[in-house]
Parts: sequence; C-alpha cells; structure tokens
Amino acid sequence: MGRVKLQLRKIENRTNRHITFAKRKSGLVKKAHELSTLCDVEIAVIIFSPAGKLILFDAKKRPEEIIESYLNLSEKQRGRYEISFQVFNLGDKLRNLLELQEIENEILLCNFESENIERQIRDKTLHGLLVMLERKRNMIIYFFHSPFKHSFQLLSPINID
Amino acid sequence: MGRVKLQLRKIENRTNRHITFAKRKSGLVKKAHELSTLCDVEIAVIIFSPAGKLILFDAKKRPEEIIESYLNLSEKQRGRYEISFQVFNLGDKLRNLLELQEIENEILLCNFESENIERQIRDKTLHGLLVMLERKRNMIIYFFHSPFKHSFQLLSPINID
DNA sequence: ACGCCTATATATAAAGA
DNA sequence: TTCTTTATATATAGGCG
Repeated sequence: MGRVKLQLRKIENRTNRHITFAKRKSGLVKKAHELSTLCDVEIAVIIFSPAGKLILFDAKKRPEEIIESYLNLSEKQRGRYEISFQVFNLGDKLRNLLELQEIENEILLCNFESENIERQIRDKTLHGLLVMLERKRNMIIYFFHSPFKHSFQLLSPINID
Repeated sequence: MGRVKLQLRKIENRTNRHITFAKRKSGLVKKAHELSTLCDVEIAVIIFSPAGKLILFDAKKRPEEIIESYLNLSEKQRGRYEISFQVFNLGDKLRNLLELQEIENEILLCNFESENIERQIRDKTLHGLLVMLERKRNMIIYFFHSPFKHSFQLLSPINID
C-alpha cells in the first residue's frame, strides 16, 4: 500500500522495520476499533513486543527486579510510557468480568494526558500501578523495556503460575 | 473503502452488518498477520461475538449444558465449526508458556481439514476437545452459538473464577 | 526518532450473479 | 445465502524536513 509492494517477510532494515511497525500498529488498532463499532463486536488486540519476549525468557531478573531497575532510572532514561494493550467496545458485564475497568481508565489517562505521564508515574510509581492492576485483575502484569523508542511497554494479560 | 463512506457507528441493517463483519474480520486478521511477519512481533486478535456475550451473561445454562445441547443437535443443525481465536507468530517459548501448542494444532486441523470437521467433531466430541484444552491451558474455554452463519465459535481465553 | 507528503497498493461497500 | 465485480475510500512505503 505504498510506493512499492513489500514482500511478506521480516523487514531486515531495523529503521524501516520500526517505522513500519509504528504505522501498521496504528492502522491495525484503527481497523479493530472500526470493526468493533460498525458491527457491535468486542475485540482485543494484544501485541507482544520483541523486547517483552526477550526479557521474559532470557532475563535473569524477576519482573519485580526489572520494574525496580526501571524505577531507578532517571526520568529521561525512562523515556515515554507506552501501553500496547488495547481493548475495544467491551460491554459492561464483560468488562467487569475481566476486571478491566481500572486498566481502561489508566489507558485513557495515558492516552489523553500523555504530557503529564511522567508526573503520574512519579505520583503512583509504576510499582503502585502494578500492584493495583494485579489486585484488580488477579493476573500478573509485566512491564518490559522495548527496543522501539527506548520506551516501556505494558504487556498483558499473561497469566503465569 | 467502498462505493460510499460509512459513518463510524453500528450498522443497523442486520444483513449489511454481517457482511461487513465477515469482510472486515478477514481484513483485520490479514493485517495482523502481515504486521506480525513484517516486524517479527507476536500478535493475538481476539474477537468476542455478540452471541458469546449474550449466552455468557444471559443464559441460565452453564457452559457444559450449552455444549451438551450443542452435541444433541443434528449435524446439519450444528452448521460449520468456526474458531475465532487467532494467534500469529508466537515464538516457541511463549507458545509453551501459554500452552497454546495443542490449541494451535487444533486450529490448523480445523483450517486445513474443514471438510472433515464434522467427522472430527464426531470422533472427539466437542466435550472431549473442551476438556483437553481446559487441561492444557488451565483456562476455561467456551463454545458459543453465533448468530453469524448459525455456527459455533470458540471464544477464548476468558479466564473465569 | 516523529510528522507530513504523494504515489501506489490494498480494502471494501454496493451491486450483480 | 455465497461468489464476483467494480468504483471508491483508505492505508502505507519511501522521501523530505
């Protein structure tokens, strides 16, 4: 859908791959939102970043330790906060069932107040957010460092143990 | 993206809504597959059908009873078997973690041998498949009747209780 | 990295079979 | 229903700042 027809295989050039990722991720999310609205259907799109995979399985640290070291970074080192978990059009009952209300609120906060996100993180601390989400969902939620944008991503839900 | 620009709201005409659902669902799935391949990223797209929502929250029956009544239908009444849970490009380790291997195999079987699906259902019975998947994933997986195509959909993962 | 531009590829709404 | 077809809308690759 551009100047050139792409072959359907991994884009080897790192820069181009990340540019394409950003563009197509937003395109996919938009499409999901449209389908959700037009057809009154509930959709979740979950994107697991390469970073998440790496850290989850190769890191010697436990998630808590990863979060701890994230909190020890300076604000500048932390980069922008990014949430990669998107939920569209979840009905009240299903939302309650999944106990996602609180998370959705956090996502909305992040989306609409992204300028203040660093302050939010200071106020609550990532750890506090994590604990809250964990309690609400009875699920373990991890934050991972992303190679894209040098930012953190929230990958969920991964139900471990 | 058609002859006419659609407004972003629920399509009220039932037939048109279902046609659009079928088209856009396949489009979304294709996009997710492309993004997954091009950028080497793991993606899950989970579509909760309206039928699933209805039966989950409004039915007096327990899921087992719903499955039981499904099994009591004649083969013609059952219609074609459909799985709406799609996973793209899950790495081996992540796949093992989520214990999705068995499910993926089932999905592949269903996709590539859809002509034989009725026989497969006879051989294993939906109940047997359900139990197997439940054991493998430590998750509860439900089958729901879909208003679309008068077929059944596998909605997962919904982690209940 | 991020946004804007433009040419091109792709998706799809409506209609026809 | 379930295909095609076709006109049009949309997505996006590559460039530039």
